[in-house]
Amino acid sequence: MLELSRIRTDKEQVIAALSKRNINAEPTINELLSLDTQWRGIKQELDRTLEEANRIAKEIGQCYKEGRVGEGNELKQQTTVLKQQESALKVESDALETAIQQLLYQIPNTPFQDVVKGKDLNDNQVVFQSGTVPSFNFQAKPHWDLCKEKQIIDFELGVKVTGAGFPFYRGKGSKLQRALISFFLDEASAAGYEEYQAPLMVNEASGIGTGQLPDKEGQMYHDATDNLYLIPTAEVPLTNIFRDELIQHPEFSFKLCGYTPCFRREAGSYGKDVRGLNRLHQFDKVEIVRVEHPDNTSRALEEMVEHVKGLLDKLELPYRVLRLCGGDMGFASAMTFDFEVYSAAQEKWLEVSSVSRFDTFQANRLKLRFKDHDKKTKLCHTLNGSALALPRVMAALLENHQQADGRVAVPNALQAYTGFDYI
RNA sequence: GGAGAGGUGGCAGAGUGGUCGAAUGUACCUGACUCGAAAUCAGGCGUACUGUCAAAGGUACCGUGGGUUCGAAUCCCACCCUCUCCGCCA
Repeated sequence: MLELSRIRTDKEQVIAALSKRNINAEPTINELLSLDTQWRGIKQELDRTLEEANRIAKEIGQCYKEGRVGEGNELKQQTTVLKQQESALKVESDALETAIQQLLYQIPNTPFQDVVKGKDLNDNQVVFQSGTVPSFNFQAKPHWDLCKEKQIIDFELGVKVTGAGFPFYRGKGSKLQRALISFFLDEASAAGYEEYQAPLMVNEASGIGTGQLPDKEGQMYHDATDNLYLIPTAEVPLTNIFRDELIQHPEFSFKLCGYTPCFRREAGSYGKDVRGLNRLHQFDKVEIVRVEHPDNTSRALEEMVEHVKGLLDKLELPYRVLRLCGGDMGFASAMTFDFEVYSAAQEKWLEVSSVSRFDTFQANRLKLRFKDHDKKTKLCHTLNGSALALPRVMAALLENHQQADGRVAVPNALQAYTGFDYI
């Protein structure tokens, strides 16, 4: 959520920044500011009425205390009118506040200065590319065939027991999953991220804090009995650790990581790119989360990008890094780098990580603030990234490291974790 | 699931209808003392909104939402959450 005060003071700058997302925010902003002006008028009137009522109430108390009962009763008469005014103004004020809030929820984050204007994924810029795309002198198999052949992931069994998008991992497939999780966590720890095991269900307040609610309600699995939500990413519990926090000093830097399964209903995304591991309702991911002083955000983002690069290098996968254009960025993001791994058999790029800075957008909703050097209370900056999401990494490993003899080679960095060299 | 206790400022913890945005302690900031530190002493110190060039000032906030009252942290109702004990159970 953008700060209203900023929209008020930097209206043109906000509109210009939002235009990079290929949207024209001007009508919404104008409506917002008009409502805001109305609200402030009402608020002042309401405050004056309340002040008057408070003053009289005190006087009445004083009268009774000093035995001037008649005077007190007289004053009581006056409050009747004030109370009517007060409740009328309150209704008006509440309605305006709600309307303002709803408009604010609709406005996405303003892109950071480095972000280029663009419409969709075709306008994303490749800022880095690494590794070589393997060329096979045999017919490369897609991962769903390899999985079936080697009996390492069973999609049909998942359908039987739960439903589509909930596969079973078996044998070496299961061990490879475990290896990847440990590898990612160890790498994150080595980079200074503290490891957390987070709850897999969160309450409503947390859903609102990180922006899943109310906007994307239908994307989360919801337990109505206890009103809890299955997390779509570890970002939700990890970031909500900081909800309603006021950090007392300007020197802070929080780096956390966590492995969790992620649950996504993926409502409305049927039919496209859902084959095999490409899109699941339950998948595993190691997430890195940072909370930073605004001065450190750019450096932190750079570090996170380098961290993810290191992971893909060690997994010996060909990948590229995209800086997303305004139109392709997520709602809350100020700048996003996507990591895509080339899938040799599917002959396409698969997104395996997304690293973003949110600046104050999330912190505003979370009420996550700190005391700066100038003693003023300011909003923190938040960042997060996947490091990494497992299924597509798994798919890419299988497809890119398959050999003519039918075996799949396990990258060196993983062998200590898996205990085997080939699948 | 049953019974009980409780939710107040960064933390701890008083406060049962007006003088309470709230004692006290602690933490923190400033100053004095000191070569310096500790200790001590004096002063300051919640959050949000509004207001303003900046202020002053004003309003709201004592788990949440209602209610009673001229006036609510305090009384009433509903809900949420936490803790303890019992039961069940990994």
